[in-house]
Amino acid sequence: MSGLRARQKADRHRRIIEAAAELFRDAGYEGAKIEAIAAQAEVSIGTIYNYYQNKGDILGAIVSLEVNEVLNAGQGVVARPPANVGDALDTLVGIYIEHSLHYLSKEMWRQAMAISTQLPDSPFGQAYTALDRALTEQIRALIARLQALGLVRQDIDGAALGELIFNNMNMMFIEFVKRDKAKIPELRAAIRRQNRILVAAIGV
Amino acid sequence: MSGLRARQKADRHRRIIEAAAELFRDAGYEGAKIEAIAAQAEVSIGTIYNYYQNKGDILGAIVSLEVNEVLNAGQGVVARPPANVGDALDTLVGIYIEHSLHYLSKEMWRQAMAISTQLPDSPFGQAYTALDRALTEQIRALIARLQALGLVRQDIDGAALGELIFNNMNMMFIEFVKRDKAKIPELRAAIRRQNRILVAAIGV
DNA sequence: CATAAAAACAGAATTGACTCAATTTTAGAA
DNA sequence: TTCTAAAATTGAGTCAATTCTGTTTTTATG
Repeated sequence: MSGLRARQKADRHRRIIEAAAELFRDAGYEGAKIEAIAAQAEVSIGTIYNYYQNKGDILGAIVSLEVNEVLNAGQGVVARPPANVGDALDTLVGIYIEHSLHYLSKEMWRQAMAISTQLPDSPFGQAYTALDRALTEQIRALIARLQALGLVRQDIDGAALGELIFNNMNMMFIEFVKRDKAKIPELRAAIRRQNRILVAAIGV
Repeated sequence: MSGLRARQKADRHRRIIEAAAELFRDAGYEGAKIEAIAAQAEVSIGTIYNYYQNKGDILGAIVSLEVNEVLNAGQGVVARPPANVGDALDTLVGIYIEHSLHYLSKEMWRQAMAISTQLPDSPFGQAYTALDRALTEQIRALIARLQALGLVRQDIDGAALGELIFNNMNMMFIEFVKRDKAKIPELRAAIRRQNRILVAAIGV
């Protein structure tokens, strides 16, 4: 039936997210006051807190949009990986990293990561953990695919390897967003260098 | 000369840290109000902010104490590592992890990690990054030691390997402190399983 | 031993995230 | 259409970190 109430709800959600995204971008996370987001979205402060438990959850909603796009883009690589283990990993990692600053600034990433460790049980904290797991799972899927193609040894512990690759990449990404001067090409090169050790170990 | 001013300063630093450590432990980080820390340390609120830029820096000072102890303990392993690559890594990782909850609760770790990503340029943010680097460096030193002992192949990229091992361990530790139910033995077992892939690749 | 400059202290005032009791709006039954 | 309960909205009020400004203490100097 999609009653009036449901429509208004969706509309307000959208307005809040759009207002927050704009203000986070322009004024930074701390600089974007809830009062300003409320004004921009044309709702009251109380309404924002009716939709989101706290300021972090608003950012969380934006981060989720971004990461889900990345996961989607990654599927293509898993389905048709380059016929070389090193390139396959590099391509997937590349998609994650190149996409990452599309909608989110480094400052927004820093805040998002901080909140997810600070409040792991908040809605966003849990969502963020789930996203990390999904990314790990996708890397694991790529490895399984490469095993099926005969490019990776069968006796490799795919689960542990997927975690290892994701954890390393994620930690490198964290350090990357912590330094405003850090550049994407250097980040990718460093990860490639680290993965080279693994590639040598697991290739057929 | 050690004037009165310098002595008072050191004394106040100590009192603030002791008061904060006690209150963080008993009431948690959020629960420990600056006002209460000030009262307990017998200084005013303004004085606390004269010594530390913000609440996070007070926690930071406590974390630094802990990590420096860990680094010290690790030196012994680097100097005389077990004569087996897997055991050597496991011993060093074990020291880090077993020590970690000595003075700091999981909640305090969560806060510390969050602050270090949120404010990478604050005094604590920079100190935390330096501590991470020191730990990475220590793992790298262990690998160099194992290479010298002929237990690890000479052609291995020790720098990249050290980063890989540290980043993975650190990420696992982050996930560990995010889940109150997570237990140390499971964490160590998971890291051992991940490192097994590397050990197989780098052993002579 | 006075005294002025510098450093440190104190705590009231500010600020901004979040709460909550009162009010308004919507859905749907009569 | 009218009425009522449930759902949603509102914004003034609360709370705690941080800032700010005047005061006090320490040091250096003649």
